[in-house]
Amino acid sequence: MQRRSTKQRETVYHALMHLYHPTAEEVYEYLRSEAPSIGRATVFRNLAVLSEEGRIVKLFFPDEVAHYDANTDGHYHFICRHCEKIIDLPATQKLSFPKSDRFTVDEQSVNFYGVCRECQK
Amino acid sequence: MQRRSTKQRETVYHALMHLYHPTAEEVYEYLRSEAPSIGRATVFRNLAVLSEEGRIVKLFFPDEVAHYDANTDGHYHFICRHCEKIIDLPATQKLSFPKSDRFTVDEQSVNFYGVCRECQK
DNA sequence: CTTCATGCAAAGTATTTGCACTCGG
DNA sequence: CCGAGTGCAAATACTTTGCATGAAG
Repeated sequence: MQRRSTKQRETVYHALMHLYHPTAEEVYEYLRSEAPSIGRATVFRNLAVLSEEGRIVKLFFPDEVAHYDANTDGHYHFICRHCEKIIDLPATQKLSFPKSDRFTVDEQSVNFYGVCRECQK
Repeated sequence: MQRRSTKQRETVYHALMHLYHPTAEEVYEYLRSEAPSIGRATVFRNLAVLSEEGRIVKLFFPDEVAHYDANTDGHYHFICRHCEKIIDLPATQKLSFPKSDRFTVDEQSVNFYGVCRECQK
């Protein structure tokens, strides 16, 4: 099953680069102007393909909705428990992948949770 | 809105201690024997309350289903991309919370992704 | 041409909510 | 007693799937 390069796939990818940790729905909304005829399922399918190819990263947070990130550098995230805002953090301390005979590691995710300044008021 | 101590809440908490990163559905299934009349919504509601109280931790992984963990020590997790198995890892390198005037941090989560030995065959 | 990709709508999952009833304090 | 908690079913939110059509190579 070889993969083709389609206009929709690249459109989805470009949307990712213009948005900050968008959900699939946000990508879909954004594309209403760029490619009005695109279907929601196509967005989901292409986000999955791009993520499988390692061009983007799929993120998981407490709001139960998947977010996507075109920045594939191993940075960290801060998530506000209150407004659910996501803030990129540089990967200050690099964690080395754990060694074990039970598995091999190829990726890591580091998230910090708390409350952002606006929500502390 | 003061909180009451109910039989169901403690039953859910005890289920968590007997299960390994269960989903809400798994807790519910487990409780069919201990408390057959418990409702699915009560399980969800109590998992939310317990997690809010810090007695358990809610975990987010690529399978889109929330998992819960009665082990609130800051340990790490390994998740197999293939079978979605979750393995506890000791927090070998402790990450310090980042300092910023934009937010305050009170919790962190560290996940490693890869393929477990069984799935490498 | 061949077959992967798309768009739509319908179907699945996981979780939340409305409501009358129950029970803890 | 009074209101938070419960159990049920219905509703919601997010994502996936089936299928006929379209387009990439």
